[in-house]
Amino acid sequence: MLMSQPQRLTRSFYDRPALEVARNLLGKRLVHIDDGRRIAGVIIEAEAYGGEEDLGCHCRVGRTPRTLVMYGPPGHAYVYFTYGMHWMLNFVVEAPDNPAAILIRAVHPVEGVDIIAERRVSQPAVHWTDGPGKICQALNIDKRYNGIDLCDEKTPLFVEKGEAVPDSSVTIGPRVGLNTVPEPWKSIPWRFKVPRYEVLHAS
DNA sequence: AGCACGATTAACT
DNA sequence: GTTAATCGTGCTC
Repeated sequence: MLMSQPQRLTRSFYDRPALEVARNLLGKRLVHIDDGRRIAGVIIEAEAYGGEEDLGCHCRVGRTPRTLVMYGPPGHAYVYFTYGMHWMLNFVVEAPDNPAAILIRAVHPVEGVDIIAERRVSQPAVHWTDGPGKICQALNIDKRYNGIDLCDEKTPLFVEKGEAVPDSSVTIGPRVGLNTVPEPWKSIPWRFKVPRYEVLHAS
């Protein structure tokens, strides 16, 4: 019997320019082994942040306790808290001392859907994981995972290989929510999205 | 110690 | 379209 190939993405995937990683995360599978249960979704929206010159990035203030993980090696999680109630999941990319990260903004649920439904009760299925805070609620991701290594086979949070998404299915535009950020950072097209993924993949 | 604000969400009118 | 919820972070005093 053939051994199954490892599916977890390795460090070299994250050790590339932020825009390249953000684009190539589309179609990959975000997985959380949550209390032994696989909760997973296909990544369908991601945004790149990086460089102290990027005034939309938290690292614009330099090294602080919060931003330090972005100055570390690629392939680690950067999880932060905002608006007093929401967790945001990012992946650190590029070389150490070159602060950059990818915000995961939306996924399409594929595993543990019953558990996702419980955690997103009172919301319709189309809104279960269509925002960065919603993903962390649905997949039960919080500060426990800030700084963890996504490439270590022992960690319960990681990204797996998936089906490639063609350029014809991808839209590129400005990042969301940077209302008070000056130009050009407010409008720079560092957001990558697969519109209508669930329609394209309807069975 | 106090302050203003935020890579959002859900529930409003 | 508007707005409340709610608190960690980084800055000023």
